[in-house]
Order: sequence, then C-alpha cells, then structure tokens
Amino acid sequence: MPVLESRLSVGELARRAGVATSALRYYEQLGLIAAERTAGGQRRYARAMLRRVAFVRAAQQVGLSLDEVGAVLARLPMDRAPNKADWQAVSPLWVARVDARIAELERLRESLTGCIGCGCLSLRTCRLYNAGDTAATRGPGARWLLGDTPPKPGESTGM
Amino acid sequence: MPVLESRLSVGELARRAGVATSALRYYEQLGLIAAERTAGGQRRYARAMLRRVAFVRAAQQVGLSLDEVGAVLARLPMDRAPNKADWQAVSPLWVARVDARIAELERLRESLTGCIGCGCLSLRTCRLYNAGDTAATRGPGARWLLGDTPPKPGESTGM
DNA sequence: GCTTGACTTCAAGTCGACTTGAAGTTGCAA
DNA sequence: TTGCAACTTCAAGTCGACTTGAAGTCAAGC
Repeated sequence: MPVLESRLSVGELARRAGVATSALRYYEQLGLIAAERTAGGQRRYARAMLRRVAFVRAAQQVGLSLDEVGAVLARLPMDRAPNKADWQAVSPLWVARVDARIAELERLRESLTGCIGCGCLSLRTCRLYNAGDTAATRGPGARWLLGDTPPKPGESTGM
Repeated sequence: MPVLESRLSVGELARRAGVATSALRYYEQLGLIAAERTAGGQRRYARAMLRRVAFVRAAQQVGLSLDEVGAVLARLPMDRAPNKADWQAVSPLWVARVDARIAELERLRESLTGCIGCGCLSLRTCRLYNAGDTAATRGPGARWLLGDTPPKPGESTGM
C-alpha cells in the first residue's frame, strides 16, 4: 500500500481539504479546479488540487468571492504545483487585497478600543460615535471605515 | 431651518448611512434598529440610529452575520447614545472577534509573501504550498490557516 | 460474481441579505 | 387644496455558495 496515492478521488480530496464533495463539484463547475476521469467516469484529482482548494478557502476567509478567486487561480497552472514565477504573477493581487482588509479591520479595532480607553465619548473625537452622522457632510456611507480620518477636535461638525 | 432635524425619515437615514431604505426596513424586521411612527404611520428615526446602522455595516465588513450583530446590539440602548458602560459591555466581544480576524489575515499574508521572498517552494517550509496536503495528517481542513504552525524543515511529512 | 459504499448527473431546494414590484397612503410646498 | 415625491405593507424575486435528493453506475474486497 503506497503511503500517498498519486491521484485522489473526490471523497479523498474532500476529506483532506476539509470541504464537502458537493462543494468540489461546484468549484469544478466554476473552473476553479479540474479533474481527470477514470474509464468509468469518476473524478481523479492531481495532488496539486489540494493547494488550489486550500487557496479557495483561504480567499473566502479574506472575503473574496469565488469569481475573484477564479481570476487569480486562472493565472496559476492547473496541472502542476506553482513555481516561483507563477507566484510572482499572482501574489501582488493577493497581498494588496489582504493588506487592504487588514487595514480596514485595524481601523475598526482602533475605533472600538478608542471608545473604551480614552474617554472619547465627547462627541467629537470618537470615530464610531460620530460615524455616518458627521461624515454625512462628506457624502453617504460610513466614511470613517473607508479610510477617512475622523473630525479633529477643533473642527466644526455642525453639532 | 434647523441645521439638524431631531428625527430622520427612512430616506434621510438611508442617505446618511449609505444604505438602501429596503435594507433599513429589513434591519428593523430583525430588531437591529427601531423607529417611532408619525400619526400617518411613517418611520422617524432617532439620530442614535445612525450609529447603530454604522455599527451594522462595520460588523458586516468584519464578517459577522446580522444575527451576530444583533446579539451585540441587543446590549446597547436603542433610544440613546451608548455611554462608556454600554461600550464596556460589548467591546470585548468585538475586539476579540476583530483581533482573531486580523490574525487570520496576517497568517495568510505571511504565507503569501513568504512564498515569494524566501525561495520557500522547497516543499517543506512554505505553508501555503504544503497547505491541506501535509496538514491532512492532523485532521481535515486548511489547518495552517487556523493557526497551526507549518511543519519544521526536519520534520517528516510523508512526502 | 456479488455486494456495498463511493461515485455519477441533474434539478431543485436552502440560507442570508437584501431588492423589486404592486397597490395604496402621507407630508409638505406651491 | 392639490400635486407629487416619499412613504407604507406584503409577497415574491435575486444572488452567491452551496446542499439535498433521486435515480442510476463504478470499483474493489470477499
């Protein structure tokens, strides 16, 4: 018995990747992964698919849609493990995306802890407290969350 | 003409909060926000609702469901601006959540840049490269993403 | 060769988070 | 007092990401 078979059935891939078989078939429909078939028509996945599936799940955690994931995965080879050049082609997209998301979360976090830590409920300095309200003067939406700096203490906000 | 009316119609709140009126009605249905009614039955929102809506949108960015948001918002007063004690009651939930999510993203980011920067495609050190594959020995799922440390160079992974 | 679990396709269902549409009512400015 | 945008409810529709079910086929251990 070989320790690692070279190709995986859908069930095996599902177990190893931690997703349902139905999800794998769905991903295949979207072109995110691909499989060869046995004579009888059953799927057999190259081990490289494990990485692609891990990629998909990771991307979803980041908040990317399967569509967006597809755009990235389309630039990686389906049949073999990605090499350094492959990575260099896709990584900037990812990193920028991930960085943006991290920045977003850190702004949120700062708003939250700031509210507790610094007696901020003075109506002027707290970003969350003033959220869409004073920000409305600069257009709709929770601008503070999108990178706007909060109003300075001395600045009139109309309140 | 007063600079700020004390109560907002659904359209005004929608504009200021940057969401659709239909979304506001939906949030009300879920108990995330509340409105008083005019004699004729139209909604009039207290200004505090702006903050609640901003809160909801922020939470969604973090990846929380409206259900989860509801659990947090339930601990804040509907009628008035939250004070320091209110914040202290809800903030830890948020911060933990946000922190976890940031950590997740940073792991992902590190995997990505590590893949480019350090000639990691040696099959042993790169976390993403080894993703679900070797991790399968420790249970299903992309464990590296969930906080598992990647296999050490000297460690046998069966490959 | 037979059984049994894992597989196949395809259509329909589900869930969260809204959006859209129909049909009617309200509020306010001219 | 009238005109009209903005509002009201309720039901149904949409979208992404799957899941479920039916009805049938494959692969491998006894």
